[in-house]
Amino acid sequence: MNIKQELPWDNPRFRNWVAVARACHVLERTLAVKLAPLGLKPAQLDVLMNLYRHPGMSQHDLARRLLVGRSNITMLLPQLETRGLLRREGDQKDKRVLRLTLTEAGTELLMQALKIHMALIEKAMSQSTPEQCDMIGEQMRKIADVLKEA
Amino acid sequence: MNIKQELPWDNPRFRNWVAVARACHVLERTLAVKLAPLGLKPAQLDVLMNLYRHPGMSQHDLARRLLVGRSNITMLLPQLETRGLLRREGDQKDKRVLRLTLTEAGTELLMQALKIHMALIEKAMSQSTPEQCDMIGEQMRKIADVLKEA
DNA sequence: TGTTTAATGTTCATGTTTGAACTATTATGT
DNA sequence: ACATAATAGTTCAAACATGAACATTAAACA
Repeated sequence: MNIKQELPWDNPRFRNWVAVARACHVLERTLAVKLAPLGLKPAQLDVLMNLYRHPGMSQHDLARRLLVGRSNITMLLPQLETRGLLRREGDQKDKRVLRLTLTEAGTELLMQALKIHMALIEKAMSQSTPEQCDMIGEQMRKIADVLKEA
Repeated sequence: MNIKQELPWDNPRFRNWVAVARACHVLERTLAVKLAPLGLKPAQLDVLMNLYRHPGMSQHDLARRLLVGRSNITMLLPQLETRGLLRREGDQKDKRVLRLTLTEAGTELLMQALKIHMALIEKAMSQSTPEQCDMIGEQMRKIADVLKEA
């Protein structure tokens, strides 16, 4: 089968992507730890961030943005709603959809969480020059695009 | 509180890191789908890959490499051992540790999985020039290093 | 209109991940 | 040697994610 010849670890693309995945993983874990004092998990922060930027989103839209199943959202939201961080209100025109918006408290907590998140990312990305940083972002957006069609 | 002034989304580092996280997430999900026919999940592939490169690893070492708890490994391995993909053998000198090695079947399956994984990564990273690709890998390794000390 | 198809959100069963307690073994320090 | 610490792996319960089946509502179209 001549396995050795094509070992992925000899391939720069492979090795470099492994590094990307690793960095993501480490940052995610670190974020989880730093966010714990706020009683927030990374997944919940993602929800708050998306609602802040797109108020009135439906649960379905949110699920698609988070690359996650709809049922996941259903299970995730009650915790946040009970804590008074967001509101779910039925759409007038389409009685199937629930529109999501942050409350004052939700926005407030988000801002605290963002400080933490931002500090972490600063620490991580300050390793790169602004040009490198932009290039990385650009390539990554291309990757996400190209894979979504796969 | 003057929130608007420092919104993270205006910060290139933030936006670019979000793109990194997104690309990782998309690739991981895609990999899970493409790996399904082999009856493998990404986490299991990670195990096989690490055992291939570091035969005789202990479970603890494996856990640290995968950035995961030890109990996770304990739960993960029996599935793979039962399928005959790896062996767990007690260390002679230290009776606490179990040494892990791939079987023939495990190596065989790994090679099939790697073809799939490799193809995906090729597709993703072929968006970048070799120089860009290497630069990305280099920055990401720096990030992982800097965060592990945090 | 009435029927069929699609979309939204929920439920539920299943599988995964996690961290804290636990056992067994080895290292350290007196 | 003995007591104490630390380490490797396991167990278990709780948290979490997932996808299929379902109910309700809307859209397509005959």
